[in-house]
Amino acid sequence: MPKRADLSDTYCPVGRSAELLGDRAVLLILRDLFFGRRRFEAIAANTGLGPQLVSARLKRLVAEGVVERHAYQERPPRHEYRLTAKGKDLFDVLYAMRNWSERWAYAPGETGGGPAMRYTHRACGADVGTATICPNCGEALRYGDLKGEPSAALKAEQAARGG
Amino acid sequence: MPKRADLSDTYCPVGRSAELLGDRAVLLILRDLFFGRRRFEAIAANTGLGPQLVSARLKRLVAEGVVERHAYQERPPRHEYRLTAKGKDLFDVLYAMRNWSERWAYAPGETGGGPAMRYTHRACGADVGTATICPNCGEALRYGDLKGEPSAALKAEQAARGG
DNA sequence: ATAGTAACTATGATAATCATAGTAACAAGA
DNA sequence: TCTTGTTACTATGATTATCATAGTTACTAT
Repeated sequence: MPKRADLSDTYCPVGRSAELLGDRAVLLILRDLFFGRRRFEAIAANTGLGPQLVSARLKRLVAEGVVERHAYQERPPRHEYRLTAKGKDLFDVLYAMRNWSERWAYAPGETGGGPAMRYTHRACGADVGTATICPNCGEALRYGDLKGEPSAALKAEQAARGG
Repeated sequence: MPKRADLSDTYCPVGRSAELLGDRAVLLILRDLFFGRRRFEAIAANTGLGPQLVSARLKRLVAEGVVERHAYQERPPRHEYRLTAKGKDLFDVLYAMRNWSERWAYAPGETGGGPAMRYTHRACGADVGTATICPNCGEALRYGDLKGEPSAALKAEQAARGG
């Protein structure tokens, strides 16, 4: 893209986060990190993004303090990427995207009756549907409270990608 | 950009919405629509985006069923853009972005003590902070339940943009 | 007749992304 | 030792999206 107006100093909170989150690659990488994929190659394979793009975006995420680069072995040097507290706090955004998609983005029956990704509340075991408050116990749902289970179709797709 | 893998048929719900929402211009336009800016020129002025980009993105949003184009007068032909039910349901995503920014994206004191955008619960009048459930009455917060008031700095910035 | 407004479209320069290939640093097996 | 494999990237050239600026269409108002 050409030079564009930088929004990181706007006073609008949506504008500020749009500078980071208004990017397809960033969203896909964050999704993978939330699912526990920490290694460069795993993220590149599952997202389908090229290595330069993964590299560039991870650098940006590290610079923003959303992700940290961590050496998990010395010889040979190997690194993994982890969400920081600031990064984990983006869960609400990704979860809201998932909820919207479950409600609007699938044709009837496309996912085989259930959601593409089923979430259950760890504390009480209830299926939370697309809610932000547990429909069973009424608690607010945060990162870590939920357990996600991909549908059979999604599992097959991920396996085909090698992720 | 070059041709890229289309994610609109992935089974991953985040991937599906990332195809639409992983775009800075789309997020900014949606933000403006949520704030009641319905006219082309008002959106272009406030977002700072060029008219071709606004035009292209509005067309895409209309094609996706998120926005509808509505003629508000015949002579001369004038149109405005409105969020559909599907579009209004994206509120949770934008609100989650706002909440994250309020918590992480501002230097201490940058917004003058309060949030960049203050939201109060219409039903009970309470300041909701960055919560998804009203801290006063415990109700889940949806689109329409909240009343937003920009900070002085944000108001000044919007006025300077002509939006 | 001239200026103004709203909602765009056209043009050329610039910059981001992609596919593909290559590099660096090592480990393991033949 | 030589070859192959793994992880984490970087380099290159073609393609395509975005930007700034200017122009267009269809009117109304003075």
